[in-house]
Amino acid sequence: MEPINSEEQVAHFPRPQVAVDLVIFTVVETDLKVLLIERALPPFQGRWALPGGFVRVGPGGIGGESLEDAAARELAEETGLPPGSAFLEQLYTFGDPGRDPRGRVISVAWFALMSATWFPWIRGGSDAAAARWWSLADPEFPALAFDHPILLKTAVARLRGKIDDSPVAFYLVPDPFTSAELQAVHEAVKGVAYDPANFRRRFRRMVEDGLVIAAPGKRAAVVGRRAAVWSWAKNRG
Amino acid sequence: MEPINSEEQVAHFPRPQVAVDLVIFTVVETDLKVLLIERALPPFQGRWALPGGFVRVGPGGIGGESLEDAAARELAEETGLPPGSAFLEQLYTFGDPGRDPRGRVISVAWFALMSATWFPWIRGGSDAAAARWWSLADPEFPALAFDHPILLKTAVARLRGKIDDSPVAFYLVPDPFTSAELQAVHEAVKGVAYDPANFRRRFRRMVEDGLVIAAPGKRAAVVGRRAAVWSWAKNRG
DNA sequence: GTAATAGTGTCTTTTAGACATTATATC
DNA sequence: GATATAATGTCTAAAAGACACTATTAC
Repeated sequence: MEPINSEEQVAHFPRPQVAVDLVIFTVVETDLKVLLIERALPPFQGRWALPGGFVRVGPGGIGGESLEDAAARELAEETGLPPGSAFLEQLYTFGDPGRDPRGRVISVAWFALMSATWFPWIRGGSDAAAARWWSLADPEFPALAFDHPILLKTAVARLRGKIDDSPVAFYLVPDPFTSAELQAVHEAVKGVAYDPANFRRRFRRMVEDGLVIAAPGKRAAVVGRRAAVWSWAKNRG
Repeated sequence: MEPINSEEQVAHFPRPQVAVDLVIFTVVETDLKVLLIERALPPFQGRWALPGGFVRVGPGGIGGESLEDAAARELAEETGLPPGSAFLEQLYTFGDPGRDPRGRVISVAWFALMSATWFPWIRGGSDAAAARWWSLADPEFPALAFDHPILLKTAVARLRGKIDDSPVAFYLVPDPFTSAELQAVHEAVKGVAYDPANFRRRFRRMVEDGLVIAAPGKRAAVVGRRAAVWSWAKNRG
């Protein structure tokens, strides 16, 4: 094995580009949706892709923004929303040579969740011809650019793995919300139907644990009894 | 927002360096241990650190090795073990500007588990003055270089989170193993003591599920009844 | 026999699935 | 009244904690 790690040699090695890509989810009604952009530039011009961009590095390859700052900046650029409106968590880093025809691009993928309440405010970033939510169950869901199908699959798996054991579902409901709305989020994410009575018992435990607190008013209904509404006690999460 | 994502401009942005760092765990007796190297070169010369190295990128910043190949190569270089002797999984990517005094270095951290059976074969890589296992509970555990304390903490959290729901513990026991040895691994990782009778019931379920199969022979004991030995049915994992 | 470790059985508590029942609303 | 949705209660099954008990070995 050659001593390739000595400081001087390393400094002259070819460097890859590093990007962040975002998998931003929301739930509308009973549908899990992801935000996609239609690429305005090559490669994959005109194809749908996950929003993303390059990490800013300072002059001489020193300093610049952190990975989390880069992801938060992209999230703000794509959605036009202020920081803190969404849940943001690092997902996985994809770096196969050849995953980007422009050269060696290593992508740190991030996973974001936001309430459909913000839906109308969505706008595309400067590199997008269009931006919109796509239902994962949509029969016309497009074939994504790059290795983005794998990023999306990884993100869905992460979401399904987290929703039962962490309070991420609260980022996907409006505020305030009803038990049935929270149930719909769980069902959209897991792709299964839950017994309303049993889900309600889970919900009751959240209230007993102080995770969910009563909100004023009732949810109006077209027909049937009006539902109580609740808010997430985020600090207890 | 400036249109910074156009293809031409991006190509001339300063690029970071990308490294892989490894958090390699094993369990000896009742102790969770991590493999550290003593740095032979600046920065942090003489300090203990996690093993790692730069990802190889081809000429002109095109091609090179995948991140997983880079991690597997480092693992083989540090341990001298053939591929497949260990569990290897991507952990998290750390990219704060300033985490490396040499400049902008983004590190894709990996998480590895191996049986203490291989212990005697460990050797350092070319960039290490020394390499050895350190018990996490060792009162003389050193202050690590770079942001490696955070990498280590993240890896321990990942291990603790996985051990109850995935068969990773089998990578930490010898083959074959006894129920008590598997229990010792769980206890070392979680830092708690389990009731032997209740752990044995979990173990019995693994046998019933075909995850663990009987191995020939018995484990010799200094005193007391000899324990049955078992092997992990990896394909069922 | 004692001491030590391997291994089983049982009681209780917690949680989830299945599903009957009551409550409040519109028509 | 009929129908639809909200909310509760109960039976059962699976899994974990507590802990008494039996089995096999060295001395």
